[in-house]
Formats: sequence, C-alpha cells, structure tokens
Amino acid sequence: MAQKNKLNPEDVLTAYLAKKGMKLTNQRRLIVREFYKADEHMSAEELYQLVRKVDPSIGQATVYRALNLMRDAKLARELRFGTDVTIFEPHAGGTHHDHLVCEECGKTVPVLDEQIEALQTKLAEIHGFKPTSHRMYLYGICGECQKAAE
Amino acid sequence: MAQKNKLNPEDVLTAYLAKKGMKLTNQRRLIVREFYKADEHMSAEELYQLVRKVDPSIGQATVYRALNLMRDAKLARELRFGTDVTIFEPHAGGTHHDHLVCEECGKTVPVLDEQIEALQTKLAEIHGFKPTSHRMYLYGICGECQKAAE
DNA sequence: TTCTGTGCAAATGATTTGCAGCCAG
DNA sequence: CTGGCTGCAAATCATTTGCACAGAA
Repeated sequence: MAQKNKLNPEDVLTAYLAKKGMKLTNQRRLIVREFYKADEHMSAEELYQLVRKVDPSIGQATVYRALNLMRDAKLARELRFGTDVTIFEPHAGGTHHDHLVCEECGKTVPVLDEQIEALQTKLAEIHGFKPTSHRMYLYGICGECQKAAE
Repeated sequence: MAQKNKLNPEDVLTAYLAKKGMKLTNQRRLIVREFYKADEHMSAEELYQLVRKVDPSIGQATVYRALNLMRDAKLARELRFGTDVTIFEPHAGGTHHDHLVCEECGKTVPVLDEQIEALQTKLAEIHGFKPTSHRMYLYGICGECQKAAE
C-alpha cells in the first residue's frame, strides 16, 4: 500500500529506450507527454494535431513511429472501434478497463469487473494458456437511446 | 424449446434485401453461403479465395460489398485483431463463443464460460445498458508455444 | 564524432468507388 | 424493360518507409 506503483510514463519511455539502445528525443518526449496529458484514447491523427499545437515542426510520421514505440514499450494499447482508424489508449498509470459500447449512439463507457477479470484468467489457464491480456467489448443500447426510442 | 430459432442465413439475407429493395444475386447468395459454410471468422481476402474457387469470375470488390452488406444485415460482425486487416465473423447460426488467442503462433480457440456470460449481461445492465451482444478476446501463450520457448 | 531519429514525400496495402455492361424483378 | 449489381481498374485513406539532414550519446 505504501509503495508508489505509478511509474511516470516518461520514465518508462526512458528506461525502454535505454534498454534498446535508442535515443530519447524531444519529439518522443513531447508526444508521450501530450498523449498522457489527454489521458484519453485517440487516433494517430488526433494526437498529431495535439502535438502540432506545441511544436508545429513535428511530422505525422514521427507521431506514428512514436505510437508504435509506445505500443512496444507497453505504454499504449492498440485498439480498433470502427473500421478504418487505429485508436491508442494510455496503458500505464494502471487504468485497465473494458468497454461498454452503445450500438445506437456509439458512446463508450469504460467498465471493470474484478469477478470477470478473475474468471477470464482462470478460463485461459484451463485451456493451457498463460494469460497475458484481454480485450472485452459489451454491446447494448444505453439508457438515453432507450428513452429516445420510445 | 420447441421453436426453431435458427434462421437460415440465406433467408435472412433475402428478407433484408427485399426490405431494402435490393436484389438477390447469385454472387451474393454464393458469398453468404461460403461464409457460413466455413463458420469461421475470416478476412475479406480469405473469403474471396474461397468464393473464387467456386466461381472464379467473382471480383473482390463484390466480396467487400457483400461483406458490408452482411454487416448491415446483421449477418456478420466486423472485428479487428492486429493492425491491418478487417475480420468478419458469422453472426447468425447461434454459435456464440469467445476467443482465446495465442500471441505466439496465432492459434485461436473458441471458448465459452456461462459464468462470465452472465456477469457480462449483469455488468451492462448495472450501467443502464440493454445488452445485445459482446465480444471477448483473451490473449496468452498456448501450451505448445510455452514448451517451445523452453 | 557516430549513429539513430526526424521531416518530407513517395510508397504501400487494404478497402472503396466510377463506369459500362449485365441481370433479377 | 430498368434500376440495381458486377467486374475491372483507378482512386482513397491510413499507415509505413526511403533518404538526406539533424541531433543525442
């Protein structure tokens, strides 16, 4: 309880880069900082726009490269909602959650159920798998859309 | 218990097309049939290859169009595993299951746990959602790959 | 200094679309 | 017949990559 578990994302990045013999550049630092500042899942394009406001000289290829880097460093998780764009969500700071998606309005609510989490792990183990992670989406109609449909 | 709930996919398609004033073509019938015959999730390209074996004159644009059509008709569901390809899975036929995916070899095992299913429904309801369906992927390393890594 | 990273633009690869002929209704 | 459908190829769009210069170690 006393231990500080939340590693600063920039530190995680630094450590990862050092381990890989890669360099910590201003661009990478900036991109990671903006990504975590927003603390929201977003597309490469959205992050590019954010970063661009701070430093307009950054190219979008750099954002794509940094996003892939964060994925490898386990700082971001890759998701896909709709059909065309890849969404990334921050993955440190300890905020794992699953998603509840409204099929009507597209609204997404992050959810977490410890009981389900535990069963998921057990289920994987029963089948001889060493569980690493999972992804769960629950679809339904949200309260508002149910009312709107009346 | 006595009722026959399993609608034939071709019938669902026919009904959907009729409602939309669209036409039931041989291509569409063939594509739907092959998709359900395999009863596996697959990419547009994979389905194209299957269909092509039966009728080599079919173009892949037609497969893409049919897949989007099936998605709209709720006959298929759109998924994404990795980064680049869209996967579709049959959505009628009543064989719901979740997936256990090996991150090493890519092997996929269908799984189903009633307890989890029930909790999923409950979780959605707690948040005011009327649950319609869900999608769950458990990632891990399968037994064989664990041995291979030793 | 020495590589690795960056920005730019061109390349790629999955999916979509325009068009002229085809076919189900 | 007729408007929707198909096959083909060209067009798109997100993402990746090659290259020459720039900057961290």
